[in-house]
Amino acid sequence: MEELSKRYMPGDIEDRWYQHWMQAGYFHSVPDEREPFTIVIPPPNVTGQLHMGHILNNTIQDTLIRRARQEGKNACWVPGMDHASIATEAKVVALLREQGIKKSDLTREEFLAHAWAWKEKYGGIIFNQLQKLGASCDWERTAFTMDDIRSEAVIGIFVDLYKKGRLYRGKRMVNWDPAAQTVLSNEEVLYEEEKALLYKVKYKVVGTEEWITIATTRPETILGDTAIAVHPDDKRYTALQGKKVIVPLINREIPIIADAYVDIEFGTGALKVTPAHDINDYEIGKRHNLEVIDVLNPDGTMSPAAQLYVGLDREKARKKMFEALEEAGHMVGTEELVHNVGRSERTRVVVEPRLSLQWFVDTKALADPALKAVMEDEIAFYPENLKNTYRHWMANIRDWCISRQLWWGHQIPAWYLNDSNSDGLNTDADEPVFVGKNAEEALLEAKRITGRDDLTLANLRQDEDVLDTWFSSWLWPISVFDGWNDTKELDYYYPTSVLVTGWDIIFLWVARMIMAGYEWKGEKPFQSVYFTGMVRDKQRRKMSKQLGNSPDALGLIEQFGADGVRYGIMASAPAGGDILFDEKQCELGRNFCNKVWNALRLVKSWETDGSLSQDEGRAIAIRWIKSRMAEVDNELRSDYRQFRLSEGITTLYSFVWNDFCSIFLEVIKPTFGEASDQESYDATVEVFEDICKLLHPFMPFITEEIWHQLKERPQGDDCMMSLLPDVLGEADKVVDDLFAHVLEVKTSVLELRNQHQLSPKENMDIVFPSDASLITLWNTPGAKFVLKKLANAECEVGEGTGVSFLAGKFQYYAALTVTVDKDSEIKRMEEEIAYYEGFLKSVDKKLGNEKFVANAHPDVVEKEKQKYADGLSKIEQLRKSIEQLN
RNA sequence: GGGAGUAUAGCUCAGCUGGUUCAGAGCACCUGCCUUACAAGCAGGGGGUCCGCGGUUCGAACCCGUGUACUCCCA
Repeated sequence: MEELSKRYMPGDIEDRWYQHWMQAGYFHSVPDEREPFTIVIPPPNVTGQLHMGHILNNTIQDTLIRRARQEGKNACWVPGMDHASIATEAKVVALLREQGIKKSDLTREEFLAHAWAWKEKYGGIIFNQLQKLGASCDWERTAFTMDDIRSEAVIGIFVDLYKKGRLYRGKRMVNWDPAAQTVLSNEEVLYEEEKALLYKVKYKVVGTEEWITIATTRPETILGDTAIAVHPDDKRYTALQGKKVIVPLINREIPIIADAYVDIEFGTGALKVTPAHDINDYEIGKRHNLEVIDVLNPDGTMSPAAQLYVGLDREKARKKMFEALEEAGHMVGTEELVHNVGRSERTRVVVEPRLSLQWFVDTKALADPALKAVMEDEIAFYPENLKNTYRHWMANIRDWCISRQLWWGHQIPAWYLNDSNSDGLNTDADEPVFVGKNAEEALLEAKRITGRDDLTLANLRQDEDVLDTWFSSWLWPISVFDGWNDTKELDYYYPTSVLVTGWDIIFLWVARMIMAGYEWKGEKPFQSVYFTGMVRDKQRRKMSKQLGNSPDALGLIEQFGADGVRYGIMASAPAGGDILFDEKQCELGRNFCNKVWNALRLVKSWETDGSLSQDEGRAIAIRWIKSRMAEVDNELRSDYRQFRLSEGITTLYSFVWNDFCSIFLEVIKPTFGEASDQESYDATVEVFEDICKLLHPFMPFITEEIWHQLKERPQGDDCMMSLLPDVLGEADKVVDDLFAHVLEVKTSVLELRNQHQLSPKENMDIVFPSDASLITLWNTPGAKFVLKKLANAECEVGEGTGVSFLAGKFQYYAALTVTVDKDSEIKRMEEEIAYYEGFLKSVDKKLGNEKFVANAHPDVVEKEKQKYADGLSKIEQLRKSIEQLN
């Protein structure tokens, strides 16, 4: 037999078993007659590197998938990644810049060639990292949002939606990222409080000597002002309504209008209105028919329409404006202000509200079935309270802007006539559009719509923009099974079983997948959604690259082993709740692995002797551990049903460490120098195997290793593929109670030893009172043996002499040759008596209350009576002990 | 402005249907141990106004109201 190291060394073991599982093809799923259990991975970003969020998320998925496999289901976990338009394009642009290449010098085709090269080189690193974690994905099914199948699906549904009239192109106020020069979704804008200056600027009222003062944080947009608004009820300005003012520096005349949107309390109560650069101003502008003057270029510099500072960046223009206004005598003053500023999630620059022509999905019709599905629990959310958030968003759903001014992604399959002579952004919303899966289809459309048979491909120009990445991701549960081409797989795997993802993308992704599911498949995409919390550091800060508070995930795996890290993240991760990650947790996981490892070493060190027969102590210990195992199994099943995985792993941890190692193995292990009887040995191995099975989904590597260390196994007999029976034994109340009491006595004995500094090597003789139930208990074959093994104590029924202690409701005596401090003993016991008397009083009050006896469950009443009797007996015994001491 | 959540030991949290001696676990801390699987270990111990107030109930950490504090989402 090979020597096992004193400590568990995960490194080689993990790689070896992962290879073994892969080679055996265990991860691969093909439809068969078994019940499917399907998970589609939330596709990590193609630029992604493994971080704590992935570890959390994928550990959960792997645990669920492995468990399902052991339950005999056909488990299929589909991996993949998305192309992440903005993030990837930004990375590629930066890389090219380092090489001295400007994106603007490249054609679209040239740029895409660079991007694909980048993707081939760096994309998908995360898959290898997931393998380190133990993820049992079906790698043969790896999908990418920009591969042929997925691309075809995206283009196809764009056309489909267009034909159904659910897509439109329009000029709307959008979030504009001036650095990336693309529109952003609401979800990609992060708002944070920032300090700013509030500038107070006065405008001259035309034809009077009066001035009106406004407050703004953005004086450069004064150049785009087309009105001043005041609240209709604001008495200060009633007289000025309808008059005109002159925009400083450029001398444009604009009206003073009344609009209830204005906050009387804020600033001066007078609001400058710049419809091109603020969503609220835009709305006011629409109501009052105001001119829209766009003073910014797409890159955030001042446009010709601003008249001043043309070409200067908005931040610089702000300073210039301030100086100029001050010089011209328009500055009334400034004050500091803390307000919400929206920044681009990707580029961190301040997002600009901007009016531009974009493609939108009319989501109203899609939302209905999706809302209903969740509200009526057709799809179950864990935790449930996210239903509220979901309902609110769905009920107030806004149209979805899906075009992005980027090259990396799916180019929008819409074509325009070349001679409409326009250039993307500034095109007219009314220009004719021809939508088709490809240019040829679009040409047919163009001919049909325009009636011009002479049109050729040369007359058409495809939309320059690409689609929002989420426009691919929302099809994921269908597209990974190539659901638009062939429904064979889809019919089997869809709807998927559970989606595991963070609640932060409930709108971006989850809600939209549900909409897509009903729209194209007529059915929900998944049965349940398990929302994980966000991983934060000990100080509750979100983990981010900027803060540098995110631990190196692969480094953690190296340090603590994959199983240790999996334990660390799982043990602290209840569904939905944010988790405060601390490396310490992984250390506990590693220690746990070590504990289990050493249990293996112990068991493997035993010789067996076939001629020995099993003694009663070991027999009862086996009965007990099997009973406990049945209870744990039962609890675990319920934990899985409710996705209470952190409770599940905690239950197993405590069972393995306390029950199995500290108690069971201690009882069962052969006396030093002796061999084990075969029956006990086999039972131990069997229990250990069951532990491996239950623990496997959480800690796959070490359990597989132990599984094989426990005994020689034929090819294919692997822990990963071991099946769980429907029930793992039955709880045995009698033996449970017996052990509970024996363990109590054991603790008291050890405590006494500790207190009196006695050697554990010396046997302690104790006596228990002559109570029928106690006599039965201690006469149960094996009971005394267990006590002897665990506490090195022997007990007999008898009269009390020596030092007393309580075990349950019974007063035991230990024959100790120690001098006891009589007074303090008596004092201690009197305190106990006082406590129990108080307790009795409260129980008595309860039992004396007619309403209690009448209303409470009979067994509750019965328990109270029992408590009363026990309390009485304790007091009685304590009194007896005091008497004896005296 | 609208909404959601949280508050239990020094820390992180559990406590599931209101009913065991219910006030728990892990970590941290203290004490004693290198006891022949494990010091990444073993044994034992101290530590609490269950956020405040009020209510419902025979009975409240748990249900209701209210106040406070913190977190988050949406606008």
